[in-house]
Amino acid sequence: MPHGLNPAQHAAVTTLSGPLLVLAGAGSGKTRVVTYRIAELIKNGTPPARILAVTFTNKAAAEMQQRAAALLGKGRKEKPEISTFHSLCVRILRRHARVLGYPPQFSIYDRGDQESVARASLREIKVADDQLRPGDLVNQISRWKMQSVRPEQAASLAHTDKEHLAAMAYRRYQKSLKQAGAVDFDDLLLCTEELFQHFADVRQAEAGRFAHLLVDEYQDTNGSQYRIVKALAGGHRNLCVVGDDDQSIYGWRGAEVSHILQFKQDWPEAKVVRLEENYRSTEAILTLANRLIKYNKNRHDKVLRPARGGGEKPRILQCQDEEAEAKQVIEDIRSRLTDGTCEPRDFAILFRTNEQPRAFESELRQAKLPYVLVGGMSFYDRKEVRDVLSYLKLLVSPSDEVALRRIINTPARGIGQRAVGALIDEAVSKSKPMWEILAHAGQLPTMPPAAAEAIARFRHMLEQFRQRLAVESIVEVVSGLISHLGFQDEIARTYKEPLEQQARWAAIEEVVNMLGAYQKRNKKPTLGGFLDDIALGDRNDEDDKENQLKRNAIALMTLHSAKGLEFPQVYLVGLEEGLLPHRRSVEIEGAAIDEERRLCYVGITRAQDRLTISLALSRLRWGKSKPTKPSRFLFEITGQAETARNQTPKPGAGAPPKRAKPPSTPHVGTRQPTRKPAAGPPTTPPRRPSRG
DNA sequence: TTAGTGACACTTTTT
DNA sequence: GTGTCACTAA
Repeated sequence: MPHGLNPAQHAAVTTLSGPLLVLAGAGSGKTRVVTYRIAELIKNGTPPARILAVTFTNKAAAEMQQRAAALLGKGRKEKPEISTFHSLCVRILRRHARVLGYPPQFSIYDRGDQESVARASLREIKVADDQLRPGDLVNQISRWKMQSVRPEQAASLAHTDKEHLAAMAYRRYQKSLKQAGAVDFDDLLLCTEELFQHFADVRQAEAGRFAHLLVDEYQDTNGSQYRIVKALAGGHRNLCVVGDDDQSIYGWRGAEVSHILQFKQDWPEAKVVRLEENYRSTEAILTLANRLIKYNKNRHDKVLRPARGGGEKPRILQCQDEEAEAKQVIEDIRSRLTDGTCEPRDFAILFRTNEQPRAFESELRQAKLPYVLVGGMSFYDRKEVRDVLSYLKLLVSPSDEVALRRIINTPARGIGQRAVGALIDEAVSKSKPMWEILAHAGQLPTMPPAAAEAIARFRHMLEQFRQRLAVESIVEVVSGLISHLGFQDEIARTYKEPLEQQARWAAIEEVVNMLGAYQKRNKKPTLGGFLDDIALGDRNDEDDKENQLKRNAIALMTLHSAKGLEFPQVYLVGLEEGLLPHRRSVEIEGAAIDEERRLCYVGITRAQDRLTISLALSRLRWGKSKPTKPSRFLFEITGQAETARNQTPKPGAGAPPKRAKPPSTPHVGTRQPTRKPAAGPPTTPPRRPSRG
């Protein structure tokens, strides 16, 4: 038995053929089991390239790759294929895009691109922002796609006014995407599913590449993913899925826990292994976690058994406002660091929403502590980065309309609103991609002559660079393009602050650096490949690893990004009603709250040695301080839920009648940093830590 | 007609 | 803090 696995883990590692369901609780050594299993398969003669492991996030994939490589030794040429669902689908679709009517170099639209298309679609059908916001439309479309609802079917499923509008917009949206030769993230799955469904030969070819399939975080699979897994594993039936229904936190993306609960029905001969021993957290932390998750009704009743007894009792920090919260948390970390028992990388600050880290970041900067903000895609959301990337997208895929519209006049080159309007009108009426209209823009009656010339120059310029791509290296072409466009001057002109200029130009240079790194590590680098990696967040290059994982820094991330990770010292911040649980879930009630509870559970179970929970008594919203209510989860984990229920008046279906409050008293008088609040949970005194 | 400035509202979670 | 809209100067 390898390396001291317990009997359940051993069974999971050595059951090598046929379907296998591993119900793995938090901290039960799941990742270890999975990598050992891959090693075991190879030891038993399976060629590594015949093994496919699918994960949900890039982080999980990267970690699994790393662990597998460490276990198998470096010298191996052949590696098991370990990737996320989405990158797997991209690779499949790039091979077969034509049969679905897409160009092989199709663009992948991210959230920002999706919203652009959504905005344009809504404008076309004359829907105002206050009737249906582009962001909400994107969410609704995503929900439909997760349920494999086609644009034509959406109308019949719509109930509310908003849904009807969304159904109309969905048609336009999908038409625009198709015309732009682009797919969104949901399409990646949907198209793969469709491909397998309609083209049996393709399915067989793709499924036949692998003899073993492994799916991590199976509780998070949505309908499409579920069917793709079935299609891939249906032949050999060597399917191992690993998951935990208590950690299902992607219901809002169409994930269905039923997939993991019904596994035995789909694969009747399946073996089931339960990993219920928790090696990660101390007993004190697990007690809290178990107490919380019990409040969820629809779940497999199970209790994680702690392997590490005792432990420091989790503390609850109650702070005046978000600034005080950040200050106290950082001060706590700082004192831990100076006494020499911990390193920065031992700490994680976990939060619900992406607006929360701001206060913590500024405190960390002031304290001069190293930190990494994980996941906040901020770099790729920078205006200049998106601009540069749009040029690259347009070089690869001329039909990419979102990219074209973004940069047709950036930097300004005399193609104004009127000119663009004329192009769009022509494109719509001829239903041709806008790129094709550019060629004869001068002949359009409503086209201003000056703009027509600018368009001709613009088109010619891009054609030139596209041709250079065939003979020169991608870094050369892109550097040439950036200097030709005069981005540096443009930045100097538009931003006054020298520091800001530097930062913005540095971002553009960083894109070129990343391109260089990509070119270096790939045998046949292409611009399209680079863009795929970026779109999928699949940048597992050395640079990134060194910057992010190896660097000894405090980690800041959302609860969603924290899944699958562990840290000795965890700070779970912002436990307030409206934040965790989030107000959008509070409005829906029911299942949404259960998911928030699981989210909280995931946060708690990330902690190995020490857990600190914090909340602010007031929080800035729209620049004004507003009082907050402690999260219901706090009452639940401290065993005060019943008391709380009696104390909080329940004013029917979600009416916040607190309008009467004068907006003039934002400062709260008394300080009571670590004392029990009127209706709040108690602060628990620290106990002597005892290591397992 | 286009470029530049200022006011405005918007902020769940992710591939 | 950022993208969009409306307004003004060229």
